[in-house]
Amino acid sequence: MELIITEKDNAARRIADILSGGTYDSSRENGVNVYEWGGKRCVGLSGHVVGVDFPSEYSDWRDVEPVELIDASIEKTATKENIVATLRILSRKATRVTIATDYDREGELIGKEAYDIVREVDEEVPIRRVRFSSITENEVQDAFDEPDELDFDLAAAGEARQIIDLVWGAALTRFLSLSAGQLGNDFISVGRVQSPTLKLMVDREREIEAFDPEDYWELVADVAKGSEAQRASETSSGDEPRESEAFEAQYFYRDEDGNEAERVWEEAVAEDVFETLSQRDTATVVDVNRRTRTDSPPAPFNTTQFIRAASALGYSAKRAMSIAEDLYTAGYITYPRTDNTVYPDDLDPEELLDDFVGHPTLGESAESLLEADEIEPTEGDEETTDHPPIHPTGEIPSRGDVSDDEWEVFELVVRRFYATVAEAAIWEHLKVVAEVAAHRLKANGKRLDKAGYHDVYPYFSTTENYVPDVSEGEEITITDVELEDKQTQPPRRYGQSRLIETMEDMGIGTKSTRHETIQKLYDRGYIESDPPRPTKLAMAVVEAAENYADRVVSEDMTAQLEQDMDAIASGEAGLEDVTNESREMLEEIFANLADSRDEIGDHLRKSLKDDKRLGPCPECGEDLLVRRSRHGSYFIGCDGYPDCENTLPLPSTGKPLILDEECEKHDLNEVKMLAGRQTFVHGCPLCKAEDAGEGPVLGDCPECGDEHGGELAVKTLQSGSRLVGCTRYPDCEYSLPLPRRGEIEVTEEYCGEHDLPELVIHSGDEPWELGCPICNYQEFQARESESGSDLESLDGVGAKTVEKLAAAGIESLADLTEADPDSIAEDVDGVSADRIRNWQASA
DNA sequence: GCAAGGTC
Repeated sequence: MELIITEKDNAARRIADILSGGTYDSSRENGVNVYEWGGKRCVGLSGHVVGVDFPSEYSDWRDVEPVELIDASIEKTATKENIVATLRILSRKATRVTIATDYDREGELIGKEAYDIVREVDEEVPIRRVRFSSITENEVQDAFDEPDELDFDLAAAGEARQIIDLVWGAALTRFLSLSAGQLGNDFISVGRVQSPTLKLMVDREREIEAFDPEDYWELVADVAKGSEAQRASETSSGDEPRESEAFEAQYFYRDEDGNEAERVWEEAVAEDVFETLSQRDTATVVDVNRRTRTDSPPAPFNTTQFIRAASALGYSAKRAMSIAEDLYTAGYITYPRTDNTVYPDDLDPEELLDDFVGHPTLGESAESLLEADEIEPTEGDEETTDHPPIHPTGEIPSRGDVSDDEWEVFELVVRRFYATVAEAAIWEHLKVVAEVAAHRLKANGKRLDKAGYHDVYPYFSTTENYVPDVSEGEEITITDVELEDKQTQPPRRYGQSRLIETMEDMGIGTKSTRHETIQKLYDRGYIESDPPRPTKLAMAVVEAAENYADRVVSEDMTAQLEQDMDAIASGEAGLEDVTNESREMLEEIFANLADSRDEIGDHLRKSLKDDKRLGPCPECGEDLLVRRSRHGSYFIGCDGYPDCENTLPLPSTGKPLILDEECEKHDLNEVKMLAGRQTFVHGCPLCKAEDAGEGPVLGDCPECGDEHGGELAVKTLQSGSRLVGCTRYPDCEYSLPLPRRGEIEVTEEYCGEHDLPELVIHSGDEPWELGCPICNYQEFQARESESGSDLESLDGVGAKTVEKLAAAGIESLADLTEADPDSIAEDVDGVSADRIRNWQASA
């Protein structure tokens, strides 16, 4: 019996399909799929199935000096026990083992991990390695016809990375966390990839903070083809130029270097030009320049460019990848984690286009592309051997099979493929320069002469700018001149997709981890909001690292590691040489760090507090801070506690973000509650608390009105949330929900059934007729029970997760909020306690 | 409870 091991289940199934000619049987062992046919079995791993870690005696952070981790031994332990167990069982029955993991460095290491597991069970069985750059009939057959050996040097290169990352990451993370007394969930992390990424944002933030805006002026003129006299005779109305003849021109001059400049830095100069231009009615065209520009279609999608395109549609990096992974698992698109931007030889574009012919929305473009004489796909710069660029498989979901978001992303992938086989677009550019009393105006026109790939890929802007056909020497009319006073702007913060592109340029992280690294920085409290902004804690961590461990915040560490790994892979260096040298460098860092521990800790602690500070406590003058209760909910408490017990509530929805805006009355920063789509600005918590109280009475309380005379009133709670509640609260707890935002209007219309006035909510453009609050609530409940579990309202929770939660006894939001996050996380596979806490906060 | 890298 031959055992074939692949990197993932999906690959195992496809290889089984190819090698067996579609005749394989599948079964499950320990929850792992095994594909079997004619004397062969094929099983897929799930990436790494073992991981590196320190022995358990190092696991208590307080018992171990971080520096000791540098020379601590490192163990490999199974991280996917069921797969490791299955592999052992299957190996016992194997007479030959073939390793068919991905064709890249990490794939070689994963193969080596499988090799070690097999060898533990059987020292003799022959183990071979096959390599193929895509899972297609030809490639796979060829690879199995000419098997090779495992490349132990290449695997060792990967192991060196694991060791160096663990030792540096763990030792420095523990050092910072211990110095600031941040243990448990709120530790302070550092790493080879996350820290340089964070430094990018911190450096940008420093530039923004240090930015000193400068005043400048720009002059823009409304002009039109034709002189005043001509226009008068041509236009029927006489006053306005014909719309198609009008265009905009901008004042420019030549700077010292001879370059065109639009910004005027002195007000007096700008006003002088303005005066002159305003007094003139015409300008003379002195230069007309036409050129055509070829706008080539884009290269095939790699992960980074896919994320960038999806982010232009409004998807976060994380969301885009999560959708792509679902589409991949369902078989609609190829593997979404790839650096490759060159389609493999075996991809037949015409065949793939054929799959879309006749489709109601995607068909027309495919048909038009197939009319071309020759189809030659574009290519990017990077060609790798593990996976093809992201493209559709030819399998098309029905609209009902996927969510709207999934369809939108699927269509993006399909249309990107279309674009890569489409023709270039042609732009016609027209630049006109006109002169007015020694001053110059210019207009840049552009027209899309041939749409080319834009016809099938409508995601890029094709906005044209009209400039009429004028010739040199022609007089044009100036209809209006404007002097605009402006200020230079600070550099903009990186958006998520821009960050990922920059990480790729710097060579840090991988296609699979870059978006996760950004998410990690959010989870660690280093960045908040979107586009991400570094916290004070992040500034302090980067500063400490710059002062004592510069390497860990520099891309150089990765660059050096890459070189070392190449040396190991080629046999020039040994794993020990590289890891020992790295350990020595870290020893040196710790030698310098030792004396500064308290100083670093103080700075980190102070920064942590700065991130939570709202302003002075009105009762004692100490700082009011955002705090978290034992149950996980947020509130505002005084730093003077327990001497000062002043607190203010916060809404129960979302995670608070402290804004730069300050309340003038209380000198407190305003608060925004981050809760995905339900994010809202709460404002000054003290104002909210002061506004709390009872509003208009609506009518009798249905619960206790008859017996005790209770009445329903609109109430605003201290947390800022509103409801319709009984005036006899807390004796009567009857209440109905109201929306958080908008002005509530109590109308004269009454509900016949409940004898309550109908309500209208004024927020945004359209007033929302909420109607009778009881009817409204009943309808809401009916909708909820119809649409299944209310758990699906949580961010990132789909049917699968609901099922898993239900199995653990969590059937509704109410169950979830009462549950203990840690124990659910243990019961439910793939759901972390942090994620549950986030859900609880937003529930 | 540390990292980064696979994969889900």
